[in-house]
Amino acid sequence: MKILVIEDEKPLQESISSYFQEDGSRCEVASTFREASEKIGLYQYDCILLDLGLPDGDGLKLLQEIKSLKRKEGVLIISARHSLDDKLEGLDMGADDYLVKPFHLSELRARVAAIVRRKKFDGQQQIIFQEIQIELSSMRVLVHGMPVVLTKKEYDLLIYFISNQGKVVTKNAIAEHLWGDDMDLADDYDFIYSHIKNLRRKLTAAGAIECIHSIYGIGYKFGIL
Amino acid sequence: MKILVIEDEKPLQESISSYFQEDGSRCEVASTFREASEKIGLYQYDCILLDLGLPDGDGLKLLQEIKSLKRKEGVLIISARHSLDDKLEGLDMGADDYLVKPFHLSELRARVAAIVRRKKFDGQQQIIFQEIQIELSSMRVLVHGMPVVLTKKEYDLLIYFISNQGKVVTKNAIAEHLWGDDMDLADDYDFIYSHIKNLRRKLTAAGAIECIHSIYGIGYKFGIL
DNA sequence: CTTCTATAACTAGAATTTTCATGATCCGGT
DNA sequence: ACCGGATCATGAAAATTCTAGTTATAGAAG
Repeated sequence: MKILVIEDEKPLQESISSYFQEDGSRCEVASTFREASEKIGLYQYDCILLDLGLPDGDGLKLLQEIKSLKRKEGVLIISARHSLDDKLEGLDMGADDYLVKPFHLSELRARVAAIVRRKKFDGQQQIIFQEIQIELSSMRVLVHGMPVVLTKKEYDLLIYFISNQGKVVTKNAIAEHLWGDDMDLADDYDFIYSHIKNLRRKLTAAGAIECIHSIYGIGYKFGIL
Repeated sequence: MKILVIEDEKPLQESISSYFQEDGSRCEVASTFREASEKIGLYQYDCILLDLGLPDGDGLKLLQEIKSLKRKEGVLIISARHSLDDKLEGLDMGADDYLVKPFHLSELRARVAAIVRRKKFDGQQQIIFQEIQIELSSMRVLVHGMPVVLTKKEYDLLIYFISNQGKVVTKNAIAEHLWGDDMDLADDYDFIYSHIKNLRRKLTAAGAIECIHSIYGIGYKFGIL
């Protein structure tokens, strides 16, 4: 995954890019309006993190520029301005999300992941995996055409699994993506077992095959086999 | 309340001090090791926010200095280092809490409030309000000497009320202190009604007087009358 | 190969928190 | 005083999280 970070504060720039690189994402950086504009013209990104408070130009201008290129990278605005108006203005201009500084890095990551996922499924009405069918707009899930009612956490969990199909996901990764960082590190996350159990039960009860596989000591893998 | 912010990044310095001043707290700032050291020698604070990444000296040294003065201000470490070791080292050296950058301002405030509250009740075995008696160490609550079992949220709510005795607290203030910022702004917070209700019910059922008073359109006030 | 052991995963049910629907209360403007 | 919208209270239902007890797994030891 390739990310562009448009941000003039060096320390924050550092934190963000090193954090994403741990994940295996490629992360480029631009400190000025000019530099950002050039990079956007030259390369393609999966997601652009845009700080509004640039030294040499209005960040919203840059947003317009990005959007006028009609490209499909997601844009997440990072800003110190926490008025509701700023936020709405940003979203109106086509940003995908808005995060006020300061924030947790894990929250940033979760939101980027959400944007990328959304883009990936963009225009797509539904995701289908074997006999499981997810209507994204209504957040309804069907198995063999019959509706299955999931709670929000179960739904989120299923989406997370399906968008990481085939990959092994750790319990911690699940926790961070579904709960952010409100919980202390080295925490238990045992309650995830409950959600996994309930999701499995509801899916198999509706006639789907076993698709959530436990990898002992590591985590889970979603898929066939 | 008087707070010292030891932090070299100007924008963050700004954000923090203006945020606390909205609350009516006095907030002083030091950008360097030297400056901080001087101010600590001269004045008394309720809480010191200490950034470890200072330009002219190790923050942990400063922490030692503060602790060697055997004064009782709380110290909250702010740091970009998010390794568990750094955290533990800081706490071992006597810091009261540790927050990794970046973070939400409201989370910072909540933690500062927690530290100040803890200090205020430091050494104190219990808080007594009328016939309500709170054993801080065991987190047990007694009314007329008889134990009342409260859930964690109810307990937190009670502590929050009691430490703001007589003052009017808004629903939003309660929400921010008990939940941090995981929830969107302009959110409902309706569930607070449930916790208020349960707390009231348990207290009065145990024979305490009505001490949580609703102030229509504003919030609640804890106390007699 | 079997047994042992420590850790990880699972499960059911309890406890807690949050949501939801409904009714009561307050307060400003007629 | 009456109305109407907003605020608050309440009980019950739903969702989430926690707890304790059980089972499974991999690796070590016999």
